[in-house]
Amino acid sequence: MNEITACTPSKRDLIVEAAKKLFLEGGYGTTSMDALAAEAGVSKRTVYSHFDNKESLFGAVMVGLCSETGCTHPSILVSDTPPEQALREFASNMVGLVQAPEERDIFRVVLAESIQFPELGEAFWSYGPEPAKQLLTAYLSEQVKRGVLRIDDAATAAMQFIGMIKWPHCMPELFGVGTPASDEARQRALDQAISIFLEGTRAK
Amino acid sequence: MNEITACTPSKRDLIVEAAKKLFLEGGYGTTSMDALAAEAGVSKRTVYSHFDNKESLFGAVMVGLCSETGCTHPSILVSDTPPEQALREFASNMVGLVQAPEERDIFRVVLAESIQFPELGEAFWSYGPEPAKQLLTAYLSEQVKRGVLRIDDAATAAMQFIGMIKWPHCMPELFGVGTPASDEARQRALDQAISIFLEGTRAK
DNA sequence: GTCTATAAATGGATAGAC
DNA sequence: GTCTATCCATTTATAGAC
Repeated sequence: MNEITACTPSKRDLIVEAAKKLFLEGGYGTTSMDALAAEAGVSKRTVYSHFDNKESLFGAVMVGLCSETGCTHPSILVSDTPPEQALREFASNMVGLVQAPEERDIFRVVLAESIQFPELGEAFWSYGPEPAKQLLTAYLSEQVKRGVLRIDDAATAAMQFIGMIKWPHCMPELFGVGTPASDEARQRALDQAISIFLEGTRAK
Repeated sequence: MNEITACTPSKRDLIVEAAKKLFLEGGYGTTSMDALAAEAGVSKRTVYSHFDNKESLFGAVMVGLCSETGCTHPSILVSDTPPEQALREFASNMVGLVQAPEERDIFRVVLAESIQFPELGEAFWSYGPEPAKQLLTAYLSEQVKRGVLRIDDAATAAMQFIGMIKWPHCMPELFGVGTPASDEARQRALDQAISIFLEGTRAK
């Protein structure tokens, strides 16, 4: 009940923090409850007094992570914002996945375990990609209605734009190939994506 | 040495087939050598007579899968092909990931284990995405040189186009959300992606 | 609630016979 | 090469004292 948990973290918080760290590093299978208790600095019995079993602990922690690090787009995509600026602001919030190692790990672990934990995939999607898609879709639809853009399927176009800005750097990083791109390179790629998408959808 | 293995599969083939199935279903951690031997119909000792340990078996099988199901683009992107046709043919070969369940599983498992098995991520990338990217990059560069397209960074543009055609259907399927899109929906999305990309890169 | 100690089961890997 | 049987470490989960 006490919201100030940073000073005197409860055992439960210690467990959750340790679970976050280890599950994100090693996934579900390779993370043992022994290691988890040791990392948290508590006994295993204490872990089991707070969580029924390994599955429920994993589910709770990962769903929590999804909701914490999910889409945090403010209402930046007001309809009056010109498309180039709107897309740039949207994309700037989107590239987070690549830069923050934690988000990359969440992506990887959720994807890996979404077969055995279907609720994980759904939680991740509903907190992250889905609201972002909805936001951009609404903005694009409005611009189409206003005659600024010309798009057949705004929802698909939103996903296509997101794919443009995510794929080039996100995928290599996830697979651990190549060297991370510089900030300037990312910026140039983003500029090009916005340029292509805008030129390709601008009403004649 | 006998290439006709379908009639009388060797024990080794049985092991490899079982490993493919179980590793793709459950990943590395949750797949036990007991279950694998049972699935193959051989004893565990036979498994260990063909492969040193679980790691080497996993690596061998997964790298083999990557090379088998990797990019199979023929040399369709000859420079004289008009862009719309070239992109359509390229994209048609690309969407395989979404449709074939096995490729989706490979993607998922490789991504999940690429931390503990770095060579996996590299193998997957070098057999699949990299050659596809190279092929499209070369084609785009040639069209830029010919004055047909106008693109600053052809390599990044290639990845951006791939992102456009992959992301909208690939990601939801990987996370197990929503219902698989119909063939018509995929076709419409592909048409829209090609249209946006071409309009956005066509030389004035 | 928390700890130490342990139960019960399963994991990877091996021994020795054939 | 192949099998049955087994070793040993580790894992999840629990018992009982404090």
